[in-house]
Amino acid sequence: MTLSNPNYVFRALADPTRRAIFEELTRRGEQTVHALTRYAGVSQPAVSKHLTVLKRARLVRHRRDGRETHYQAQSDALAPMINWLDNYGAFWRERFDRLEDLLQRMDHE
Amino acid sequence: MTLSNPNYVFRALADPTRRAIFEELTRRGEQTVHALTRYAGVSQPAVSKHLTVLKRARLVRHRRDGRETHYQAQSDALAPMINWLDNYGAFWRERFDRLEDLLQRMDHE
DNA sequence: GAGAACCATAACCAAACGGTTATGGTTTGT
DNA sequence: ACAAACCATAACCGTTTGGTTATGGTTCTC
Repeated sequence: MTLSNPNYVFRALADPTRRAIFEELTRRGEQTVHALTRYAGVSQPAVSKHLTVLKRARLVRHRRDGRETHYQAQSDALAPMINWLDNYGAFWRERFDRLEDLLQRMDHE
Repeated sequence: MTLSNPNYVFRALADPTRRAIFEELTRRGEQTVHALTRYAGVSQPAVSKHLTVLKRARLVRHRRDGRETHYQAQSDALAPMINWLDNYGAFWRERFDRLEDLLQRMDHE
């Protein structure tokens, strides 16, 4: 897996419409530009441009099929952001604490 | 802990200079605007404006001391971003895989 | 008390951004 | 073969962004 420039990832996800598109692709899986346009509440060209930005960050992949273009989320492209977050202790500690809690509660059931 | 608007957090960290400032504050701890300016490679007003954006996202706090203003990173303000990332499986899977690897290697030593 | 240091804000500017409408190229359906 | 559907790109536009220099308010230092 080739990591994309972290800057592209951070910038791509800074816009709420783009995050919404990415979330939608993750939730409902692969979708055409048409379907995403209905969802996103902006014009089709706007969606196409957002998809270009997401593509640059490798957060989506596309597959042409006739006149349709199907896009799908590529969530492992979040790696640069996750790696960056790894520098911030609270992150891991919080997660492990929660995990520990969970395991304890499971023991006592 | 009051969570700040996720949008502010994402936008604040979308800029590389701002990320650098935040990283520097995390690494080296509390610092004055002056020190950050020497580090950041842009003018002092530019740094002040970046700090304002980081403040809006609650990623930094400041403390006045005479003519100096000391800023410090508030890394638990990353929570909104981390929560958002929690929706993306690859994240956890990757981490647990790595953890599993580590534990296995520890067993065999 | 004068001058220097530190910082925030104002005023300004070019470039990037997020949106629009217009257009044209493929592909599909009839 | 024509019309419609799907999508990307172009052209355009107002706003935001990230930087600058200029300025002024506090607070130190001498």
